[in-house]
Amino acid sequence: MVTTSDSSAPSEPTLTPAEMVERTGVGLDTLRYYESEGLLTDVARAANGHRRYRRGDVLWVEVLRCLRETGMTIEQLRHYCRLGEDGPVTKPERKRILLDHRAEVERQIEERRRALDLIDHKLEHYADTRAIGIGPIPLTSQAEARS
Amino acid sequence: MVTTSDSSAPSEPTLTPAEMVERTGVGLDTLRYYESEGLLTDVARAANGHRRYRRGDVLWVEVLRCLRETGMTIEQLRHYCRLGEDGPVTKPERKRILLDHRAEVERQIEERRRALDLIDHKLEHYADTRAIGIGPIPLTSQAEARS
DNA sequence: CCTTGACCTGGAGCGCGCTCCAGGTTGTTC
DNA sequence: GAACAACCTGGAGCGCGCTCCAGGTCAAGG
Repeated sequence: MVTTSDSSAPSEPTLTPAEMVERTGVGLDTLRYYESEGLLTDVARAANGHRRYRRGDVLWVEVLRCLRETGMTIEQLRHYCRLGEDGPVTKPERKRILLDHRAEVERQIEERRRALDLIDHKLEHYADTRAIGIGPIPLTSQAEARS
Repeated sequence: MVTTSDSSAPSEPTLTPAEMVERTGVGLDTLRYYESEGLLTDVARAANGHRRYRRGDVLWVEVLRCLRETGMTIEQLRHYCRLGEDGPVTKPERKRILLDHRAEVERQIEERRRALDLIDHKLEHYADTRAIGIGPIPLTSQAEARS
């Protein structure tokens, strides 16, 4: 099946569920789950009831994934989406949410930078270790992994 | 209770479970869970069977938290710990694990940098929005949140 | 007509990482 | 000696974010 558009009208080209999965890398079940949770609304339907995803859906799902991967919960995303449906009056709150999450992501970056430092510190302990281990008899055992 | 050391011998000062929780910020149940999963071994005991955490335990738990917060699973941590107990012969593998996780953390940082870009891009859409929303009649609704 | 395949719905199940709970022991305090 | 606090153990429960499944519809192909 290569059908991407449905009606004869020169409307927007759409994607079948399978195509959507391929484009976004997000599983079918997850797409439906997002929709059921109100994170993805107004998905078009073909005459037979099958979903038809529009270009905007693709972009939006990418945003959803991005926010999810940086720790925003389904609950928070739902809240943000609801605000979007309530019109421009909610703009300030939506802006606030984005700013808050932005700060959270920066916190995460900083946390990870510290993790890198810690890992590098531990790696010094293995600095002289070659690809294949040539060592004497096991000694401390406990202190081993802890450096 | 201020008892931190137990025996009269000038051994190492230790922490009670409550003190450990305060020092590390890790909950009591979680500490016991880590121990039960083999992430924290050879925790000392007082005569009455109560745990006594040593200085090394504090440091190690901080390492555990750092690795956990950057996505290393309990399973992977358990594996790493087991290797530590098997002595120096496992050094190369442990080094490999750290290097792999280091790469993973860098990937996460890059992912979050892209998230910042995306958030900033969406924030441009709210650039003119003041603390309290003053907008006209709701329009697009759908396109609202999606920018 | 029958099969196949893509999709539908509603709901159950799952893996992870804790987190909580019941029931018990020990040690201190009044 | 009664009450209380801090801890013990083994095991159950939970919240999240999916992920899977049963049973059904519809359209195209052989």
